[in-house]
Amino acid sequence: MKNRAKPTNRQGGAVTAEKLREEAARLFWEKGYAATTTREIAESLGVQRASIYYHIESKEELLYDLCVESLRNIRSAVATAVADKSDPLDRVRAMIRAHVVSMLEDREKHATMLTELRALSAPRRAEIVRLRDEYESLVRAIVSEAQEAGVLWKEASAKELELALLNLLNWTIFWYRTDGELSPEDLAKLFEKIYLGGVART
Amino acid sequence: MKNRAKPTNRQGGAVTAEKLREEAARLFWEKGYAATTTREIAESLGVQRASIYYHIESKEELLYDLCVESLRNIRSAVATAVADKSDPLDRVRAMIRAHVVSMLEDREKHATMLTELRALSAPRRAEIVRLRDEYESLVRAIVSEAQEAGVLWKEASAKELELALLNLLNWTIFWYRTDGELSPEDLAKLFEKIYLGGVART
DNA sequence: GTCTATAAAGAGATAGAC
DNA sequence: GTCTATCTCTTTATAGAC
Repeated sequence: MKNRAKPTNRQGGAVTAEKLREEAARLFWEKGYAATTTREIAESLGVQRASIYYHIESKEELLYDLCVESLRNIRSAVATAVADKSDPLDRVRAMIRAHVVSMLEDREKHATMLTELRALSAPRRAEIVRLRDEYESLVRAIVSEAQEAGVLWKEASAKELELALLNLLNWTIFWYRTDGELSPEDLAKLFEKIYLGGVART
Repeated sequence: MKNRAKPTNRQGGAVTAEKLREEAARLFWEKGYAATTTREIAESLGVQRASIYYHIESKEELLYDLCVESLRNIRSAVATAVADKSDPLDRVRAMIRAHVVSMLEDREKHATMLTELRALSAPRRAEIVRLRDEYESLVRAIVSEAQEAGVLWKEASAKELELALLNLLNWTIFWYRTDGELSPEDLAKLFEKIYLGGVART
């Protein structure tokens, strides 16, 4: 118990802010932000507790940075995916696919961003909410254009259709497994079909 | 700071295990399980910290009990709602409505159960997972019957349709507000329409 | 059934050596 | 850039009085 080898050996090169965010995201998603200790993060990276404070100011900053990163990534993925499409329905489909694939390929970060918002202090939380609202506006605009083009329902508002779409897509983070039967692309196709056409047989 | 009045006055009668679960659910959902202290729970109820240990064994037991309660409630709500329906599509609709209404009317408990599973110790977590799987089996059976009756798609498995349905319904806990524009019934109708018919205009 | 007081452990973060 | 050592605060839970 006492003569355990010192874990001074880092697992693959020097610690960087990027590696810290990756590892923190993994642990925050596994155990929750509040239940994850800075001790565990340091241990996972093979360094002493004090060492991580050379790279970051606080545990909360780590959470904040990782939320910013995830929102930038998904926004950029969706914006790029719809950029070269002009058909309104194609744009909706491209958005669904990009959202699902981006969310699941960087799962820990996105999941942490989506579920640990309340752990941030008010100013930082406000900034993440602002970025999230910006992203939701993009989604809503794509939905709204499709409504205006006459290819989506107008019985429900763009906001309602947007919220329902994000419902359908986002909850996937709670059960998706990389070793499961369905790939992110498979799931995107399934959700696209259900969202646009419904599951009832006509 | 020192001569603050003692909060010995309870807010409406004696503390009970039921009141403890209610208040704990509210705080766990607001701040997360790990970030909520037993001090805060006691303070919210107007009693001293030590007093709550007369009613419960530990903070974790509180979380466990509240998860059990929420799963029993939603299961019972759905089972009752479909009991008097025989048409397969009516049963799917009744399930959607009961799930949404039950989830949103007892929002803190259901939300906590859905998101704080990982905070439980292994044996207790296993028991909640068992109860949750049982409930999901009920949902899947209703979906599967509708597929067999030829009123729902068979291109996707019952499991896939069930997961997509719970996606669409469950994420609502993250944005639903009691003072919002849509009532639980409104939302149930919206989700029913989207799930069965899709949002594309045909 | 609730109180006061406190034990015992664990947390985030910093100082200063190397 | 990472280390050892430690400060200071907060936490869950218990003991024993009333």
